[in-house]
Amino acid sequence: MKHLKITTAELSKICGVSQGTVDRALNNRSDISAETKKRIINVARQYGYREYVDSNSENKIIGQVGIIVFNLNNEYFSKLITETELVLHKLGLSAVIMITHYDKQYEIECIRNMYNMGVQGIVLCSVNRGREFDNYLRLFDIPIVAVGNNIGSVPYVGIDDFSAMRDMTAKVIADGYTDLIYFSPALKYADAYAQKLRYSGFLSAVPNRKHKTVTDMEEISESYKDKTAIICSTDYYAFQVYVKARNVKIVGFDDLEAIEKYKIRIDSVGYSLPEIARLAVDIIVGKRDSGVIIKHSIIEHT
Amino acid sequence: MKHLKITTAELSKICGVSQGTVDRALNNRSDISAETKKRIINVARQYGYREYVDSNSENKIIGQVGIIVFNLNNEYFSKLITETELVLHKLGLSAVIMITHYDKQYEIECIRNMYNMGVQGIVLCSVNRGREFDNYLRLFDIPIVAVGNNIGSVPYVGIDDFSAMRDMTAKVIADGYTDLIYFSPALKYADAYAQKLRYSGFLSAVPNRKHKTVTDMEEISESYKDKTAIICSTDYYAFQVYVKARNVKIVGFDDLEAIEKYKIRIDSVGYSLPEIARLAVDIIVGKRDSGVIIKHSIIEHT
DNA sequence: ATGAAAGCGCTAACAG
DNA sequence: CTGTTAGCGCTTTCAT
Repeated sequence: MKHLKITTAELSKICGVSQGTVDRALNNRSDISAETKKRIINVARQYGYREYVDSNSENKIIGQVGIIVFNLNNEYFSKLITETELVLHKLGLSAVIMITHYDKQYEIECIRNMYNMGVQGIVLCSVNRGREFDNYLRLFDIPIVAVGNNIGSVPYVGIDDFSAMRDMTAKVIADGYTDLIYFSPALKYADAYAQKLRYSGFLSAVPNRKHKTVTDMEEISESYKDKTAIICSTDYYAFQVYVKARNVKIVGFDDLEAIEKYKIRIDSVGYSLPEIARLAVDIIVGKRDSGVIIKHSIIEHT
Repeated sequence: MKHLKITTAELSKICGVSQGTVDRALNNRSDISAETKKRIINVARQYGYREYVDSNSENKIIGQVGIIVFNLNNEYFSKLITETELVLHKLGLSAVIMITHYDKQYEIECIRNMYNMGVQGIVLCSVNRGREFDNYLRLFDIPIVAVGNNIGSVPYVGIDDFSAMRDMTAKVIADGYTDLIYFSPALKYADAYAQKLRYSGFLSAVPNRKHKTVTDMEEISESYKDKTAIICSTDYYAFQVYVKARNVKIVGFDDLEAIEKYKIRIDSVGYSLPEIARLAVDIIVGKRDSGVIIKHSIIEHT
């Protein structure tokens, strides 16, 4: 009925039946002949009416959870989406995805749009942040969980990016590498909060050491001397560096499958995306064992 | 209001005001004091009231188009989604995406789900096919466009996979390669229709030539003799072959960005994903210049 | 199975 | 500003 651009009263006149009969036809009620129902529905269709399509499947989808991410060209997101879907599936829910392409205003529209489509909760990888955005999120009385970027005002599920990069950097230093290059094109973007945290973690591990920060692939050479390590803020970058500079220690972040698949020699900070997916859905469907409201769920990194 | 579990009449009694005043408070109408409004909203919240979230954005989203794909780990899909979104955006529409993970039954549920969420059309990359599926699709009185796999019963937008692979293979032969290996793990899957078409195209170009068909990466060697070409049914596979076997002619399909980005020496069948996206949206929003209903739009390949 | 009519809930109009 | 009243659209009930 939300698509019907005509009243049931008008429809009843057009069809030459009573308003009650129109109601019976359009709302799957009893006490109506198949013939009359068909006739009314056919007229109603011309005015935007849509029959509700029901399912007789055992695995009927009974509700949606939204996933809003700023990017799709990244295994982090495709895996996150896949894993989240697996968890939702068992609960009879489905995932609907929207991509914001780093557009803050569009992200705001997406959230509103998702909400008005009736999703039961939103997994949000946001480029927005701050007081005003917090107030905006408060308009929505459905659970919203942040992943990827911790925006503060809603529960965050993920690793501690700062510690993870600090630990990884410390390990590289312990392994004897003395020339450290930090490679992170994402640092150029103002809204890459997690990226900034990783960089802070790196810096905290190299207070008295020689190091260089690089944000552009052009600055990456094709060869380096023996004790050089290039620490990349994501495996996505590590992979690109690997293609260009073969004989250098490369360190990544996110533990992409491609790294293992292509047998590439890149050490990487790892964490469990299935666990992030599970925790995010847990928060949204409110199925946590304890009744306690979890504000943040920081998971382990390796 | 759809979340209000109490009537405005009851609310008016609780708050000691008239029904009209409750209506003014809950629906952002004028002629009400901020104080009274606040008091009523506070009470209403306890009964499930949600403030209506509207947008004052210039780029307000006014409707959705669904995109259903079976996979996300592929540049074809991430680009298709991106490009489709760009086109929709200009029309004030947004894309909502669902991933089926090659699950036929779930795909059927996704279509139903999308429809019931109110999308204005669906771009469908399907694993289903056949008479029964055709009948199912007929239940939905919104435009559905097939991409990736031509399922026959709805308009298809894309290249002619058969001719594209036949042409590419002919070119490889003309270039003097004599040992041809066709690599396509996807052939193992029953529902990869486009993949089967590409394979048929290959076979049609090598009727009297020595060739070998490989469906498993394990069978790919690390080196080949001079006149060998490995023809891969997608760049996704070509890329994997490239990592394993360096000194061999490799041919791909889809023209992924990564090929160029990483300066990899792979020839590839190319086509315009933006054009596919544009044509698909054209069909859905019915904005074609001619009033003719386009059944299929086969675009050029290079 | 259908129509007529009553009922309910939300919104709009009008009066002070 | 607020209450009162009227109206509209959808649903339910009752009678045939």
